Amino acid sequence: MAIKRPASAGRGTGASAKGGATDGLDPVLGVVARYFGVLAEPTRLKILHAICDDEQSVSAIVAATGTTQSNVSRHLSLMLNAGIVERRRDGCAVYYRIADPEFVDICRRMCERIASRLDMQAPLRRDLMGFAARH
Amino acid sequence: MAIKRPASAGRGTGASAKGGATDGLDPVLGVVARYFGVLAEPTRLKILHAICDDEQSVSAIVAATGTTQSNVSRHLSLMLNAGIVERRRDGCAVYYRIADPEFVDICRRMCERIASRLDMQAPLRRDLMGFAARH
DNA sequence: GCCGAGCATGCGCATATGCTCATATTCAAA
DNA sequence: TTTGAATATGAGCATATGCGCATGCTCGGC
Repeated sequence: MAIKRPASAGRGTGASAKGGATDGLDPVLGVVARYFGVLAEPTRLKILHAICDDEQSVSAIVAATGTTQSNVSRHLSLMLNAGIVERRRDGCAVYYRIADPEFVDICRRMCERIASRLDMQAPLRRDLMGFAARH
Repeated sequence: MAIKRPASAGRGTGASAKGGATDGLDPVLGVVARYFGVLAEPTRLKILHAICDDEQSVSAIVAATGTTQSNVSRHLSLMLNAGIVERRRDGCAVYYRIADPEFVDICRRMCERIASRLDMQAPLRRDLMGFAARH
């Protein structure tokens, strides 16, 4: 993914789509797509899930997600760059927290929407609704 | 991406995360991630943008997006499978439309959120807000 | 039945992305 | 300062994914 820090994002003058209304749409969609891309990884969602109530240290997140510390740090850096999480240092531990609840809310809505499209008795549906309700 | 048609999604018994509360979270996050993945492509967002007002034929979408017909068809198939768009055949033309406005709304909210994080004078911000307002 | 327009799909390539291993860096305690 | 714990990062690998090309399929008109 790799999202440039918010502030600008290089509005290239190229690629304005042969046919469509040539507003500055392409760069916009590119940025939006990259943000969706950040949410398009199970591990990252798991990390967000782990820190969406309170901030957590990296090691706590590692324990919660069951993946490598290396991996967790990488995903956290990426989300930090995207401005989705924030960082706080305490001693030699580093705590991460959600930077913007809206992103969690978008996840919640996505869950609800997917759940509503599943068969009522599908087991996944229950899990999705439970997940959505918790956030 | 490739999302299984809604109805079930194979709730594997494996991989329950070493540490965390072992609810059926992993399959849930996997599914949610895949849906976000569908929205994580500029071309697909462009297609959604093209059909979010009225249904459009494939060739119209090709013209609007400025990409290959092959490419458009592929993305449309993917989104059809994900249940994000719907298909209607009229003669030898095929029309696609948004299946669930909620997905467009999620895009809109993402746009707004990203725009709000950009500097007020960043040109991208204007485009994002404009894009969000139109949906 | 034949043909052309419109759409879908198999194949191969180039790139992007996530994961793991090993190592560097940062901080606190001794 | 030295040491060890906690976190971050570089390198390499395996896979996933988007794109273009060529081809197959479907439908209406002739």
